Amino acid sequence: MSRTVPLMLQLSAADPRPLGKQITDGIRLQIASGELPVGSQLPSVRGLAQQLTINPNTVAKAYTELTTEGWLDARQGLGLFVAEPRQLLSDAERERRLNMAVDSFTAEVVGLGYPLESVLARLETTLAPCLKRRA
Amino acid sequence: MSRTVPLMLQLSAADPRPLGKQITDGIRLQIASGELPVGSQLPSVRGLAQQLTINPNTVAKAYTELTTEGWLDARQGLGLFVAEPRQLLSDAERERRLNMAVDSFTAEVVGLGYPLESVLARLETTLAPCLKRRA
DNA sequence: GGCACTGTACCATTACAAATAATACAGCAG
DNA sequence: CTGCTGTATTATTTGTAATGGTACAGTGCC
Repeated sequence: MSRTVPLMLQLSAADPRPLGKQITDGIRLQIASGELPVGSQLPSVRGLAQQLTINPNTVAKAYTELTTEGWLDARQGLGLFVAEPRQLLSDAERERRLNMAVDSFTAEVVGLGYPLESVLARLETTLAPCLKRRA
Repeated sequence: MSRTVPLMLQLSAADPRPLGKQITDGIRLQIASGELPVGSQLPSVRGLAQQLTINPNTVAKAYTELTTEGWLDARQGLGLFVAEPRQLLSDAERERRLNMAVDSFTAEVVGLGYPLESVLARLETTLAPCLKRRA
């Protein structure tokens, strides 16, 4: 069990997102898409920090958040593992997050001049492969 | 010409976005949806600052950004006016922004447990009224 | 011209979040 | 015990957002 996957993940200084968010978003996406199978072990806090040449504390915070969201199981002394699919957020919180994401996306995309169908099609292409896994 | 619209806009401390972004996003949305017609005049820098009880510099920066993006025409001594639809961004830049918005949205929504159709439907409902105006 | 309004440009200060740095502690395997 | 794991704490640095204050330039009106 618990194959240790190398975890392909690279940070970009051009990316406006802070390092911690780049990490959580990246790993969350890989888990949701199935690229990181359930039970597989992630690099250690210090290991990933060295791999990305960033501070271990930044990695630890990202891992903690993913654990809180239910994506990872952390076992002290052993490591971090991809958790079974589950949903730790309340319905209200899930609804709130969806609304915020929709509003934010709308604000970004409005004024780029793309027709509605084009935007929806693009979104579907990107989103579909990431929703294979059920919470 | 240039009816002076009162500009319904309220800031929220609960909103994680900084004040400047709340302003630019809000106005951009109202222009794109046609709620603010072309040629209408916006509140002055100091006027809107007083209305929102924030610093004039914050409003000025937001207005400057909207002017740079082509949403507003600023005429010194006169005021700020909703500009004719136009596109100041290069195709590459528009493409880049769309991709970033799609990726960001995907990262937010993945793991909330909503089915694809549900997400797309919700997005269409919010997005459609805001794309009436062609750039 | 004088005045009151407009947008614009600085600069200094405060507030806050992100990231770094350095420790320290607790659990597991050999 | 030794060396790895996650976790927690504190202090420091950095960058951005927002504020406060001042100054300058263009426009319309009296």
